[in-house]
Amino acid sequence: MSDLLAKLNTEQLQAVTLPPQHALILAGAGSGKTRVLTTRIAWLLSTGQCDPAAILAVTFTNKAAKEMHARLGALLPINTRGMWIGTFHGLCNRLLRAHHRDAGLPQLFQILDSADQLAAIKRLLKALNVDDEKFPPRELQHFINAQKEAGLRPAAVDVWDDYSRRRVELYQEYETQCQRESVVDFAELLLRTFELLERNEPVRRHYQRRFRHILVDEFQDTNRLQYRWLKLLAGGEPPACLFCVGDDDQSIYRFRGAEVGNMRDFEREFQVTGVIRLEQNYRSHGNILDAANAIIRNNSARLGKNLWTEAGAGEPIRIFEAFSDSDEARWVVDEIQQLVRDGALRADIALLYRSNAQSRVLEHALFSAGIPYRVYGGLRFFERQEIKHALAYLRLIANPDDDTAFARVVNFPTRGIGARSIEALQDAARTWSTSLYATVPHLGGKPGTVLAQFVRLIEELRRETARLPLPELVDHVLDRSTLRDHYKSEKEGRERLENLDELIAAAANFTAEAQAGAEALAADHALLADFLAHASLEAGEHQADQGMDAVQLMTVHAAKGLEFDAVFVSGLEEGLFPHENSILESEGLEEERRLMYVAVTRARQRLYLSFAQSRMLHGQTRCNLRSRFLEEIPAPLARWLTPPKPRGGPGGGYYEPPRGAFAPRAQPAAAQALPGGLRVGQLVRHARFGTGVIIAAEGSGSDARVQINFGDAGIKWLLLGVAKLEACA
DNA sequence: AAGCTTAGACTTTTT
DNA sequence: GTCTAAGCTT
Repeated sequence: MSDLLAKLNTEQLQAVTLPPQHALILAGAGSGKTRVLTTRIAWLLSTGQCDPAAILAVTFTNKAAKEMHARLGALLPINTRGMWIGTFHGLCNRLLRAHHRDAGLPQLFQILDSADQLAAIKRLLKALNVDDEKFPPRELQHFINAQKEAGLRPAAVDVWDDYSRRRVELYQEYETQCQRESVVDFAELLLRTFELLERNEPVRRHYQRRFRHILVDEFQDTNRLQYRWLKLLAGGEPPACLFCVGDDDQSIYRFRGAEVGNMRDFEREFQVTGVIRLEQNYRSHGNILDAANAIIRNNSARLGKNLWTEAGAGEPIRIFEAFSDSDEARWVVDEIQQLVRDGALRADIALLYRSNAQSRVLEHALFSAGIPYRVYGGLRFFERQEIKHALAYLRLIANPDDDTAFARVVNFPTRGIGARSIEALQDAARTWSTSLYATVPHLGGKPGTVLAQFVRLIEELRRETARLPLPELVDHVLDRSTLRDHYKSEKEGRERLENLDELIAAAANFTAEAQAGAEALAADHALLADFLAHASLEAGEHQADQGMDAVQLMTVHAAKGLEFDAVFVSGLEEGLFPHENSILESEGLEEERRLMYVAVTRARQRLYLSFAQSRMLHGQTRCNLRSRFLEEIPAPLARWLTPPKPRGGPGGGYYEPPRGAFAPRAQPAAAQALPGGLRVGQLVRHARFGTGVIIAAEGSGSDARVQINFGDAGIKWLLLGVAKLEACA
């Protein structure tokens, strides 16, 4: 136990051992946020304050959820499997599967990812003969998702003219289509679960009673619906403790609905009195932090925070002005070569940029210089065309009413079903109000038609695979659908074939994990449905080969949560960073500044900032002013390297021994007994300080002392013989 | 029905 | 400059 808490600083310790109450932890960049979150859970469990089943931990990405699982597993000798740790969407999926009847869904409902949703909307517009110039599918998608995130069903959306009325009608039509096809999009997962909990009292009560501690990671990224979802779950009698960790200065996802205001609202609505600030940074040198602090100070509406470090000031920040984008890229390459000569690992160097389009010039320069590099972003495993096609066949087996899947593969590989026949089928489906699949027999064609043959293929597949283990099922489908043959005969099909094999491997992997979880599977293809949900919810890795020591290229967004010894931020120009689309509104500009703050705080030891006088953008040469963010960095922190740049590196003093601030591993001890029947983790009452939790004990007899975290009143050492402590139940 | 050509767009992105 | 999508040709 004491091991668990030993390496925490005062604020971290305070946060970890907070008595049961709502809490807001403002965790600055590099301040040990994940550590606090996982140690908090470990503390609650190891002191016996609650049961693993009473914990609900919510993250945004699958990666973060996995990491939390792994860290907890290392901290505690319990199996974390039964615990509810996951993403908002993953947890909603779990709830909806468990209560599908109450939620008005079939057990094997499918999940649409964004691309599927867009395809579904396009199909809908076509079927309804809607002019997609007037209602661009992308805009409609955005509109629908925004309504759902606001918690609004079509009937509740305000309309004021023909256009807005028609848009809401289309929203309604989309809903009807999804329900008919038994598919659920990402926003629907959340809204459906929210409505289920709100309307179904027994279900709500059950989960409210069960989850005593709800912990939220990256709270600044929650949207309105997610916040209401949390409020609902925590709002039982007695209420659960909401422990929210976040950093308003790192909120960079406003464009997809994140609502920083949730932090303020949470503080107010839950009467969170003692906001805990984690401001000590264990990552960067002083100059880097000072620059970050100076930049972010220009934002209004902050909750307020100032990072500091015990590490020295370190190197000055290097700023370079280039003639052109290619000149900038050459300079970056030169500096990287210098760093590598000085012994840096390429994998510890990151090249960050505001938008993906900027990577090309950098890649070109790196390639010419023969420096290995890795670009993050782009297509992920489950988003690849061949994988999507294979999944569509699998989806039709699990749920033949999935028209998106049907439309995707009805003529792929081509089997002579053209646009005409599909259109006719769609019209018929509309009149009969049935799915495309179910409409085929109604067409009245002879059973020998290609469409009927396709339906028969799916039916046979369903029968043939009912008893097959998942990997064999996938393998069989790849053969019978002729997908494999199709890519075999395609010139560039080699990689696609490898990916299809990889899909079988993924299925095998998934099966193994599901069996370890020992969940009883009721229906045929239930495991298949789980696998398909997994594929939609977790799109997989961007790229596989991690072995090579390569320079890391990514957008600033993608870099959030990562850290590197040396960081280059290129393209610091007005219009690019801050981006021109965000410059007009102050809200947008402040988000750009937070983005800059995130970029700067990725660096451990060295930070390089650069901009170019002219740059090719969209096929045109543009001349931009240098970014205002550069002006916001105090002069003493930076060293300008004006061209012609000085040759020869700074040399020496760069690689310092690593600070061992975060040596992991702490063995939890059993809650030890203290005199008077008290023990660590116990809730006690003190006449003056109120209620608190015992977090440590030492001495014996008349010297016996205990350390207590009284929350807002702070952490105190009290003599057991003197202080009148009353144990709370 | 399938392949080829040309016109348009084009922050950021996870679930 | 490069990718996608729609339109046109065969």
